[in-house]
Amino acid sequence: MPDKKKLKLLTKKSEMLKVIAHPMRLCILNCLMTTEDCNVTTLTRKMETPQSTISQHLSKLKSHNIIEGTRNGVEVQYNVIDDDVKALMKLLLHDLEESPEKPIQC
Amino acid sequence: MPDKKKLKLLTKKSEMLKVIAHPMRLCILNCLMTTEDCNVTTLTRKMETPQSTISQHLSKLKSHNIIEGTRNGVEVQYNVIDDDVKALMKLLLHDLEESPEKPIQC
DNA sequence: TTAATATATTCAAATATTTGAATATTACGA
DNA sequence: TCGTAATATTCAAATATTTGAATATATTAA
Repeated sequence: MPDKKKLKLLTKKSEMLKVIAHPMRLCILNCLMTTEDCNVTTLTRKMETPQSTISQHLSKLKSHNIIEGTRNGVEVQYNVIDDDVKALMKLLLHDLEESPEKPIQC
Repeated sequence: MPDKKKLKLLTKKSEMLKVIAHPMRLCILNCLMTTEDCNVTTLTRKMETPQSTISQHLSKLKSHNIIEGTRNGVEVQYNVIDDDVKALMKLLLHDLEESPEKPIQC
């Protein structure tokens, strides 16, 4: 594998890590992975954070193809679509897992 | 698990991710995990990067208890000691693995 | 079309990160 | 002790990130 390609891969992976390396974004990802029907309003309420802040974090995750939003009427439902991120979240936050009735809040 | 604790855990994990989320630091971690006797000079030569830059990245990794240095005379040998990081690197860079004779360069 | 709700974007200030040059420290052999 | 190689630290400039306020856009119901 030539060096250029290695550097490119390392850069790509480090960018992905940088994107998820934020407590609020980890929380969002965790919410998306552990609870059904997570839309912006749900997240805003759960995380007690201004809507614009949540939307900007979602936008960052989306622009890096880590999550995907599907509109359902007025609401947009987000899902994690990056397999690396999914695996990584399971690895990192296994001690955070909870029953569906008691969703994560932060 | 109370929210305060969750936030603390998310913050801790996100800080760890932020520390490793840099192409040079990923490269350093990969070198440390795949080649024997990696010291600062080796890394400086392999990565064709100023020594102070390498040292600063090592320092950041060390101050977050991700790596550990053991002095051997004038040289300092570094090793990855954080289990999360080890698992994460294996997950992320499995496609970068090489034979020991052909060490990573970037 | 208009109102209301949900979501996205823009902007600017505050804050944090990254980098290399210069310099300091540490260890050891002569 | 002195010189030298290896490593660490300090500093400042350039660059990037984060945040909330304000505003814009999109969807649907009336």
